[in-house]
Amino acid sequence: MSNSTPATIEDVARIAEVSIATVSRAIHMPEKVAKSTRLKVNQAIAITGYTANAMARSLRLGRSNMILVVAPDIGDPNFSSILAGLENEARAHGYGVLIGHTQNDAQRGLEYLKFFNSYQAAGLILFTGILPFGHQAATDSLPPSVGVFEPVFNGGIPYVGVDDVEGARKAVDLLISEGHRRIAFIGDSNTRLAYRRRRSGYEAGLAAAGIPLNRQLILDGDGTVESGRLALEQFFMRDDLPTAFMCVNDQTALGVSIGLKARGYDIPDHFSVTGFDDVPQASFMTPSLTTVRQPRTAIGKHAMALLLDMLSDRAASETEILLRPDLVVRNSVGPPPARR
Amino acid sequence: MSNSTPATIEDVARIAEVSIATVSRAIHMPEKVAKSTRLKVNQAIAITGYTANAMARSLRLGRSNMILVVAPDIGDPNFSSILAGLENEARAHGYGVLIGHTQNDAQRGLEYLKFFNSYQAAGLILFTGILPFGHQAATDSLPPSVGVFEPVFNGGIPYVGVDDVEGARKAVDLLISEGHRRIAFIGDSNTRLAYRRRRSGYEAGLAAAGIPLNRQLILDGDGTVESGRLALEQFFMRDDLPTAFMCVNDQTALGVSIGLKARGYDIPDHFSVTGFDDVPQASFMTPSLTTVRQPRTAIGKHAMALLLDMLSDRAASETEILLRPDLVVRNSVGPPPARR
DNA sequence: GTGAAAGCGCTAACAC
DNA sequence: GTGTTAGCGCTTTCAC
Repeated sequence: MSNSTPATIEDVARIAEVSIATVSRAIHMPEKVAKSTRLKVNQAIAITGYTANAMARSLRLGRSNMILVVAPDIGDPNFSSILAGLENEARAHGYGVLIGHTQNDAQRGLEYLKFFNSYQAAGLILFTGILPFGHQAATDSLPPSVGVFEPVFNGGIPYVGVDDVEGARKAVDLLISEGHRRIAFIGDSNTRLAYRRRRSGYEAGLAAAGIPLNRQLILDGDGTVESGRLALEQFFMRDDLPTAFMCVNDQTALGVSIGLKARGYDIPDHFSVTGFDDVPQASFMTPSLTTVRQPRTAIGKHAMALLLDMLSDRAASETEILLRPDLVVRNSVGPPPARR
Repeated sequence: MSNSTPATIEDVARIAEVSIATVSRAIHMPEKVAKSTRLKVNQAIAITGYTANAMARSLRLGRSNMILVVAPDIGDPNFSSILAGLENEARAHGYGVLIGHTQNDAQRGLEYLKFFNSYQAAGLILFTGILPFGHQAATDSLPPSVGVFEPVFNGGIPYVGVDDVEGARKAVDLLISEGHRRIAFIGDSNTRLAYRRRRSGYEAGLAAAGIPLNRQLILDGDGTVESGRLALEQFFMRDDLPTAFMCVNDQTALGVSIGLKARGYDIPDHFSVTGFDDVPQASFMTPSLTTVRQPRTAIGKHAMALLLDMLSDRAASETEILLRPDLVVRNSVGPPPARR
């Protein structure tokens, strides 16, 4: 069965007593082959355990069945589930998933382009807000690509992710409904589209409730735990506190929570905190974090499906697929303290 | 530069005014090519932006430069850093990393063998305690493979991981030095080699301190948060409590901590808890978890290096590389309460 | 409905 | 030191 060298199409042809062309046809265009022949071929395939050599096939076809997934940070808590979604969908269609890990190093961009070329990957999944290849690539013709999780900043690349605006909106709305009016937004950013959208949701919620926007309450952040902690410190230095911290993501919320606890405050008695993403760890924080869930596996699945669609150019499809975010209400939000 | 179709070796040859054989040689055995020729070739490569077509190369060579990483669960908090280590090392040697995700589904085993065959992957990294392929594969000849993170149960496959025995030993020793004598071990398992080893370390530590082994204190578990919670419940039902819970991994420790907190106990005032792995979340738990650190990136790096060594059969190398575990002392361990 | 044969891009004999 | 050529396994005309 599984000998030293895998069976080739010739082995199959010999056993089935047909030509290799017929074997190929029996596999890829069964309707063009006589039923009896097809049977013989299938038997021979079963006997030999034949699997087409993907290299030879790709070489001949001029395109491979591998998708390159480029991510700046494999360790991102959001990455793995999305990858799982991508991988499953790809596999189901006979594609393999190759991992490219840029480590947030712009330098490695070109290297990746080469890598991509050498493998003739059929397409690209970009798990990153910006194109990982040098500037020239932006204008240049890019292979079929789809962004996931975060819209791609510098290019008209189709994108699959959660509806950030709506998600953020749900979070502020909850806070407002609990009675908060001084709600901080932590994690503003000029370069990260997803964060900008979340801020839009925040502002929309405020506006809808007739709460005037207070710029003092909006602080920058890059989505790290540290950035949350830092932002919190700024508030305390200013001595101008909100009653709730709406954070751009769970990591930031974690940083804020840690800082708050370190100063002896209780969540949600003294301050309310919300996150975004619902990373696995959110439910285990103390208190467990109220946040917005990203349908990660679904995002991966849809993104890969979209890419695969593009490859078989069944129409260019949508340019942006926004999945519905769900608010996950846990224990980090409560009414504001009556008076401080 | 980057046209619609990538440059081939022929394009380079034409521009350099040499034959394609010379181009190939200039790339792979530069010393066999005249200096002046080499120069011309390199220039032509630069001009065309040529990158060898990996498919064609692999097809010709009969082996690919892709490594298949098989993992039961991409979401394992240990997975991403190990993957990063694997990926970097592979990339550095011109190999790509392909992800295979079994979802803990034994059924998918065969499917993976096929996948593997079709890609003619050069080797396998197994992030799983058991061979993912059907039983027959065990006896059958397997491609060059290396296990990471957890020794492979049913096959003499080289393994790179942390020294579980020593790691566990460090954890018990700490507990003992704090004065604990009734130390539970949570997460025993017959099928998971890593867990068995950790238990050995636990027993060795007890023995060294002259503490008799109490079987009642050893509970099974599969390393999930739930298993930790469950084990804890058993103790409370029996009303036969230890003063410290040494958990087989951080997830289990998390389950135990949650259970303890839910019952109103304080860690480490009432009970001490230790984990194993030092997953990212361990430092953010309340209290932060004392645990044993896995050098994950290093494990990935070494495993890939070992596999690559095997591929270029520079000797079969060691059969097991055990990295040194470090004890990370945080806040979940203290002396046992004087009397309960 | 089936077979013969060309050729995808590359490497490695083998000539010279 | 360099060129010619066979052939890796496959798909796809083009004949029949």
